[in-house]
Amino acid sequence: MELQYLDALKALAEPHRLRLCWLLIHVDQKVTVAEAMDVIGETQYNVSRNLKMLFKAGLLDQEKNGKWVYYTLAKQTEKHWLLLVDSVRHLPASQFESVAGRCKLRLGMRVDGECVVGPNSDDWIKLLNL
Amino acid sequence: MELQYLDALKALAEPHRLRLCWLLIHVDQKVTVAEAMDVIGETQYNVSRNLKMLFKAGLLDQEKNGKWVYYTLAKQTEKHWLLLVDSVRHLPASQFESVAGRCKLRLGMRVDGECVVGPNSDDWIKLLNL
DNA sequence: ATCATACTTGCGCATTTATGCATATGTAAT
DNA sequence: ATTACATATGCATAAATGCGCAAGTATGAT
Repeated sequence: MELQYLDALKALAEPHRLRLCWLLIHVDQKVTVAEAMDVIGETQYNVSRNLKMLFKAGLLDQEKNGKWVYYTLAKQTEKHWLLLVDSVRHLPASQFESVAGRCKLRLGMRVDGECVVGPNSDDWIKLLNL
Repeated sequence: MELQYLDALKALAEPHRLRLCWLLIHVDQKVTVAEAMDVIGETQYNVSRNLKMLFKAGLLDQEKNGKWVYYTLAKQTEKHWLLLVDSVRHLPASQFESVAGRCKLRLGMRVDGECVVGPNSDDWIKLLNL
């Protein structure tokens, strides 16, 4: 009975994961665990676990590249999935203001579009405190 | 942080409640606890509790009428809510086939559009076994 | 080979959630 | 008033969930 869809709802029903999914939807780009961690400001294992849950639920795609793991928004084809993702997309951005800004900042640290600096780096902390 | 929306996701993330919500969306009519109970085939207290949760989550409206309590699909105005409800609406009907049929049957027992027979009645059992 | 780094995962604990049972509330009929 | 009936709810229990910690895997650099 639409087990995967139920998993997606369950995954989204948790504030941290909803934030993560919102982020992936709005950034429209691949994002590493380290980057998500810096942007969201949570522990590594939680970000890792939550991203993985969103992936297993069919909301994100996963792509491993060396020691980095990139997550992107999964492309949906079925209507109810598209609508579900759209629903999250249209959440009032006000709730996530800082998230979008911080993400832009963090992605600015990339080189040739790839993530090259790990989580909680000094460079990131400095960038944050400007 | 969008607490109500999170409640809605949580409410929908449970199979019985997802079924109930799907029912209310597709029947496009007010439905009593007794009717929902007969249609879904669960215990009274669970149907009562689950409908109430969907109501508290902002997905359903409640209207008490004598000893009957009617629930209807709540009218949404915000985009992310509309999309969320639409997502449930577009779930493959195949999953819920029997539900729709049974509901039509059960609503056929109404008089002047009002529910007049309680849960698990002999009449309902007979109607089911035709 | 060794080490640092990005990410993952098993375990234990605290909290939440679903469910059955029994009982309570509220309303209508007699 | 008493009874019948539709719905709600407190309580106990079992299962699921979130999270911190510590240890694990895997990859790249030296």
